[in-house]
Amino acid sequence: MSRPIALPGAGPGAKVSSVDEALALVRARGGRATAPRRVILDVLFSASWHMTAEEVAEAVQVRAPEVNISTVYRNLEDMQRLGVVVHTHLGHGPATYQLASVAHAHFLCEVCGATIEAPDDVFASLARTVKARLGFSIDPVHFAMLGRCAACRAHE
Amino acid sequence: MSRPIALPGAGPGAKVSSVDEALALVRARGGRATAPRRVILDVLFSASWHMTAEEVAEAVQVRAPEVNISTVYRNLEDMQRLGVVVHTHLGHGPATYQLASVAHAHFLCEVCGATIEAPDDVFASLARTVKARLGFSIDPVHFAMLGRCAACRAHE
DNA sequence: GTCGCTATTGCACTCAGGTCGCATCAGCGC
DNA sequence: GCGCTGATGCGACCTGAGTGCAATAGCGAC
Repeated sequence: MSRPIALPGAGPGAKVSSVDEALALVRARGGRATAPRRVILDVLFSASWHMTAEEVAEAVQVRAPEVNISTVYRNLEDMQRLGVVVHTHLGHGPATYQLASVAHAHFLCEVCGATIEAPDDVFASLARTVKARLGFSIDPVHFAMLGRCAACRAHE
Repeated sequence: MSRPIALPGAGPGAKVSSVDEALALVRARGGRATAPRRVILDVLFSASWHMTAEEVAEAVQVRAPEVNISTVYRNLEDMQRLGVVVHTHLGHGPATYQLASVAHAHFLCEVCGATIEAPDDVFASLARTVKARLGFSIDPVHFAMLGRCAACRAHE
């Protein structure tokens, strides 16, 4: 399952705000500041929207055509262990990646596919209820909540 | 994407409580009551827990070895269109299927993998908030909400 | 500056879950 | 019991993701 771990987990709270900071974190953990890693981080930091691993790979190859997709997958996983990025499942289809520092929950319309970013506080009450009643601490960021958007409900 | 539709959607509310009822619904929609269909429905109705498509196929082949896995997939999809079953994503890994009549939301522990069935009412307040603020109507059944269970939180 | 250890990479391959095309089979309305 | 056509079985295929391994290249030590 897991290859020799070059970059031990940093746990939550290791959020960084620039490529150089992320690279410094990588080196502090015994990793190396390689060209592919820098390009991948560049792409992640300049992304204005969630990208699938494939889209990241595509964007990376525009800047550095020699970087392989498996390198992208491996580094995305490394960056996750470091707490720099998180992946999110927006319904079916491939997972998307975003910087941990801007992570937030999503609502996804099952009809039209529209993605709505959830304000941070809408899950607060659910989180309290669930923790009190089930002892369960929710992480609404990892999987989107599906449903129907206002427009699609109006059509029905 | 879609093959010729033999069984047009029945929409929500077409929940049935027996194999024969489901088969009658199939026939009422112009479908045929075939042997594979009956076996698949049998398995679904006798399942006491969520099953992946592969598990359904396995259970089907115990009873009728000649039924192909792609037939299982196709029928699972048909039954969904009819509103007889729903599929649920419990975190990563394959989707699981359950009867629509017993569908409910889930909390899944990211650490130990424990699945907790959500009482129907815990999402009520979130549903109201989201509908009021975003016009979005949530469907908490389709994707499990991830997080950490009480036991795993205690360990940390 | 350069040496050498070893983390990282590129490549080719594998894997799982799921879908599709098509010839054949078999419900079921007549 | 005929025949139309929906359903099935089979195998190929697809997408997203992960792995094994030899070659490459950071970077700490000297």
